[in-house]
Amino acid sequence: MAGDERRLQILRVAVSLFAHEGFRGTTTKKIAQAAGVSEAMVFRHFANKEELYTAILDHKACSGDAINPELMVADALKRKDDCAVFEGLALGALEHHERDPEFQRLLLHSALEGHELAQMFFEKFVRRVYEFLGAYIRERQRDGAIIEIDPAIVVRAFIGMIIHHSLNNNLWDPQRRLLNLSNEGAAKHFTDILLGGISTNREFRNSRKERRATRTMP
Amino acid sequence: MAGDERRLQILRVAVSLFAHEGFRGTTTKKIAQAAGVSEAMVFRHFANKEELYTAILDHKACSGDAINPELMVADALKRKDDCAVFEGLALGALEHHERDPEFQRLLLHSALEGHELAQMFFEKFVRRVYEFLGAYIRERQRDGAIIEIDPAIVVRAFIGMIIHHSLNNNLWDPQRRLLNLSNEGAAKHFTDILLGGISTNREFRNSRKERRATRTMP
DNA sequence: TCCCAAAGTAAGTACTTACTTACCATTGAA
DNA sequence: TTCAATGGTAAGTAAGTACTTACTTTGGGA
Repeated sequence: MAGDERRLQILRVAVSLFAHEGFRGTTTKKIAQAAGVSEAMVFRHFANKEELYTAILDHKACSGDAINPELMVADALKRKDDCAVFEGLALGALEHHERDPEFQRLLLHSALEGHELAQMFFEKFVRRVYEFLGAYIRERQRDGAIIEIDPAIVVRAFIGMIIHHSLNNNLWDPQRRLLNLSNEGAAKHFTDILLGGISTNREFRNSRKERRATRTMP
Repeated sequence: MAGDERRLQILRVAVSLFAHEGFRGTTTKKIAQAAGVSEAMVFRHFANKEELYTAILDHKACSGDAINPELMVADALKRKDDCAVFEGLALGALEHHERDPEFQRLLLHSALEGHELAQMFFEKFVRRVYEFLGAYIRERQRDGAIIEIDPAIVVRAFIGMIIHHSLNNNLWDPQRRLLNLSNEGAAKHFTDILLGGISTNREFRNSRKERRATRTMP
């Protein structure tokens, strides 16, 4: 097997091990066994365990999986369709977490272990979401569409519902005994609750139903 | 030092070590050093590392810290004061997490490591919250005060806001750079958002303001 | 005063861990 | 054919790791 291939293979194998057992719980021996090579091969491709770990985090955070939430709902933002903005963001996050549950585990492990990745992710991703979504909320407040409230509180409440729901599905209740909901359903309901709580428009819920009804009409 | 004292001291020292470094990251040597005794003393009080871990979890889950959320808002439940019910629960949880941040870390570690404590906690505490709060929501739906929606979704959304906020404060952003909010403020705003999103009463927000105004008047 | 159970330890044991060294095998260009 | 680069390994090493053993100290009751 070519060098690059093997490197990537080891990396992929290590991802799931680190995600499930954490940094300390994953031994280089286990990684080598799972990759079907000797331990020495692991250390040929990665100087040490720490480098392997950071390579994984870089790979996860920077490669294809990196999502730009702003782009994901670009046209909804232009149309100022609050419902589509929040629902789109929620659905994007939920689908991402469902498709790649290891990422959430990896992130949690690194946060608990105090690894710099956690802070990096926070700084590069979370902060940006707060800024961009906060700016949109401020804009809609100027429009008179959203009540006066610190936008950061709204962002926290919304992200809270989504992340906590993903965490339930991936970590606490994978059998979905407490709540079994499609991603679309979750995105829709969470958005409804949030917008119902922050919209000035008291007819919000009705207008949404109408919109939905006309939309689904052929 | 008497046996029971020492046992409790080792346990307490181990709590914070396990909370910060996880099960695998905490060595029995470190525990002994932190407690100021020899390693053999640790193994005199606890048969092995695993037993020490479960003793901690029992101690945390079963002893004084165990909260009964139902009792906490008993009178609000009788008065059917939705606002007081949700705000009371939120404040209780937020205060508990602030007072004892190690518990959340311990729980997360054990969930990630797949320890049975996590499932026990889920079964004994989380499930009960869903049942009791879900029942209250259903009751208020029959009263016509809350819109038709699966109560479990409401519970998930609400718990999501609270837990995620605590997690931010304890784990991701202890400096509160993104959002600096008192527990009271957080409980109030999250409750407002939720109730605004699920109440049938469109004057909810106004009626609340009046209530608040009269309440604070001397 | 003596005694003995409980509190406490130093120095192990058997095993695991991250990481290294010295070596083999295939391959493709010179 | 040769030879050097590349992919690969077996067998280490030193520093942990959980846990044990054999021993010493101490304080309060008979």
